Amino acid sequence: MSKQLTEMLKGTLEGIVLAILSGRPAYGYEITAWLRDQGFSDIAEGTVYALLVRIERRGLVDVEKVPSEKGPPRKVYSLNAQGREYLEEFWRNWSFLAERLEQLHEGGN
Amino acid sequence: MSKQLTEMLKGTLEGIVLAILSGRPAYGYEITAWLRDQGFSDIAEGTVYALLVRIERRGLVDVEKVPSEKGPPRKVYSLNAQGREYLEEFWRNWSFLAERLEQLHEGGN
DNA sequence: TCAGCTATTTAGTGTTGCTATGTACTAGTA
DNA sequence: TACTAGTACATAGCAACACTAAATAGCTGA
Repeated sequence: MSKQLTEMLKGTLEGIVLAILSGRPAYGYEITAWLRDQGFSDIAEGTVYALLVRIERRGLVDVEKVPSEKGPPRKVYSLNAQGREYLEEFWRNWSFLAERLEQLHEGGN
Repeated sequence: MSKQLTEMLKGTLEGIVLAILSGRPAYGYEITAWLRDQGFSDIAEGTVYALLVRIERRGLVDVEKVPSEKGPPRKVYSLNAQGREYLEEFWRNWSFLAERLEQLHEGGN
């Protein structure tokens, strides 16, 4: 992962994961695979798990342990009411930032 | 500043400042004032100065000391060739990230 | 038995923006 | 003179975050 993108991910990766969970419950390994699929090619396994622990500790998600046929049990996360609220705030902040940057990008050429 | 936005600024603030400098040379106090004007209301004075020191150390900008009529001399920064290259890379990374997030935002409703 | 995939955890590191404070120069004013 | 306020920059210490690296654990097929 380029260093720039790594720094940009701070704060936004959390929003990305919450947005994924707003669509459907998911577990860490699955989320990591999906992110890699989407072009976040070198996303670190540990990064996602640490993030999941954080948002759980903050009460943004509910967790359920579900047995897997292919390995150790999965920890399936789903967004709860508080998480949904937090996600909305994230979108507001993101939109604000994206607008400012778009202006700069257009003006810059 | 909301905690979310603070985290999002990590990595992007650098791009924002470089983008400003790509338009015209500027000094720290001026940049801070402009940011506040643009809605980054609580941006910390020290944050911008530290950032400027960093991008100078990395050779992305040239610096010139210019006397001010109203206070101590200004350090005027201007983007150099290396900085322009770095800024282009920033825009590529930003576009990548923004696209992914836009998809998530649309799909999420 | 052992390699390989699935699945999670965690200690340690570097980078970043923020807090808080200090310094320095000028002009206005009481 | 002494003070206040605006302009302008610098920096030590902190918290949060993504990454590195390595470990653990369950299952399957050769």
